[in-house]
Amino acid sequence: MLTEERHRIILDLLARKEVVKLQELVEATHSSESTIRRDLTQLEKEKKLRRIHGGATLPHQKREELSVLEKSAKHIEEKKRIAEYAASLVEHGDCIYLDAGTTTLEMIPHLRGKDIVVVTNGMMHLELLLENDIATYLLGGLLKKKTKALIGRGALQSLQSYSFDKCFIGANGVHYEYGYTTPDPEEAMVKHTAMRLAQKAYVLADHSKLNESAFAKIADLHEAILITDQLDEEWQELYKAKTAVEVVAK
Amino acid sequence: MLTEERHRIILDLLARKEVVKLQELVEATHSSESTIRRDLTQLEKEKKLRRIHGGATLPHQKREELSVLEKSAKHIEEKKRIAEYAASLVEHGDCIYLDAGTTTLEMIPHLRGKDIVVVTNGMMHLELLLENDIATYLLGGLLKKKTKALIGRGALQSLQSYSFDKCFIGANGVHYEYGYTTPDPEEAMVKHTAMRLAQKAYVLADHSKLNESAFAKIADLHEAILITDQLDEEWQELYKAKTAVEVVAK
DNA sequence: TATTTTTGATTGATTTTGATTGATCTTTCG
DNA sequence: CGAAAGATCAATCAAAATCAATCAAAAATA
Repeated sequence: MLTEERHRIILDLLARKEVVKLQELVEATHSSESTIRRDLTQLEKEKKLRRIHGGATLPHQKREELSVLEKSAKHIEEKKRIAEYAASLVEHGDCIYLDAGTTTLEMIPHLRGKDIVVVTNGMMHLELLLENDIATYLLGGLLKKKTKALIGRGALQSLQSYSFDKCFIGANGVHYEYGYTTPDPEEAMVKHTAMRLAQKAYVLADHSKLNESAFAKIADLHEAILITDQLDEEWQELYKAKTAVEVVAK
Repeated sequence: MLTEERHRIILDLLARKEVVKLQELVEATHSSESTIRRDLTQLEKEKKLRRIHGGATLPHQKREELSVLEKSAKHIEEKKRIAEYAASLVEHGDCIYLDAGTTTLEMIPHLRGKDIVVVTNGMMHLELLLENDIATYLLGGLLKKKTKALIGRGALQSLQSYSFDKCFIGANGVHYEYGYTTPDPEEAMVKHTAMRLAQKAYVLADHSKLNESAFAKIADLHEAILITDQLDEEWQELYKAKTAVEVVAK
């Protein structure tokens, strides 16, 4: 078997399993241990993977990239600031859920290079996630034509089999009394389920969504941490009494 | 053999296999090692391929496009005929599974206007299905970058909750002894599960796939009806003894 | 026929490979 | 906890595979 061929098999297996044992690679490629070791050494030099005792794993993030991104992010609108901050909460090794929606979409470029797994129901997110070399799982279910989000029983069911370190949800309305809301009941159901399955849930909403409410309730305020760009003095107490609020300053 | 001819064979093999050994090329062209080496050197200068120790591979840039696009250009006429016939088997009210793959992709335009529900694991199929106003469910799971198919445990699990009237599967190899095969074991697993969940299973394969076998077995011949464009006399009995075969004439 | 181009065989140099060694890391169990 | 056992490791080496360079024969061309 040719070197190139082996390398492809190794990276392919890695993309799929996150970690591979050296023995598995030996079997998969029908090569000797020595050869695989050499392959791993070389691929590590190329930053394609990271060696660990007994095998290899996907490379971990490179912090430098963030500084570059920050610069380009200076004059962007509120959503991008929120998205960037939200992305900074994602840590090495996290498994996160990304809700369909434009704000969460903005998070993706900032996730590049992080060694994470993303589960999403947003079709629009897919392309971008793959471009940024992020291991991506997609929910099943009925594809909603207008928003290209996956919803319904099928989506809920695929969702149940995961559990997340963090989840990031978009909402059309955030109200101190009615909680987080969105126009579509089925989407609301998916969002709520994702929140329940996550250790930490974040709702991303710019200030125009505050004190608004849409038709279908996603969850109560206290069920998620709210990330927004601006919260007027007069409301601070009201919201902070119910949940943690992160305000992303300019 | 003419130089041009050899070059065509080399690039042809490359497009199909991504990586070829020098020895394979020697056999395929009945030329000497030296000649093939010279060919490779020249083709590399023309950026048509990249030489590696022991053979050659596709240049990095072209690899992604080729993985799906060029492959689809092969036997396109045959595939279309097969696809059109397969689509004609779909009846009003059916719930069908469409496997990821270029042949099944061709079925979609012919499904327009039929009142059906489609479940698929092919990301490429989505856009086209929606354009043709077909109710579409998508499997969950890990998105395989190269073929844009959903695979893995997540895909299998979403699959289990459906049942189909018919399913249409693509295969890279069809062999009277080894059955239906495909290069990726995880994809094979998804294909097989879909077949089991369907009342009637069809495998779509143009004649270039016959008597070939790939790494991972999908199913035995008898587990699905084979639809192809050409089956030589000499093989007819062998195949027809094992399963129903539909040959789509020109 | 003479000239140029292409081919296949041969050479020694280079690269890759698998086995082996003793060193280092993990796990197990007293 | 700490020592022994078991894995895994990097380094090394000889065998095997592959390579580039060369040259004469064969084929194509003038």
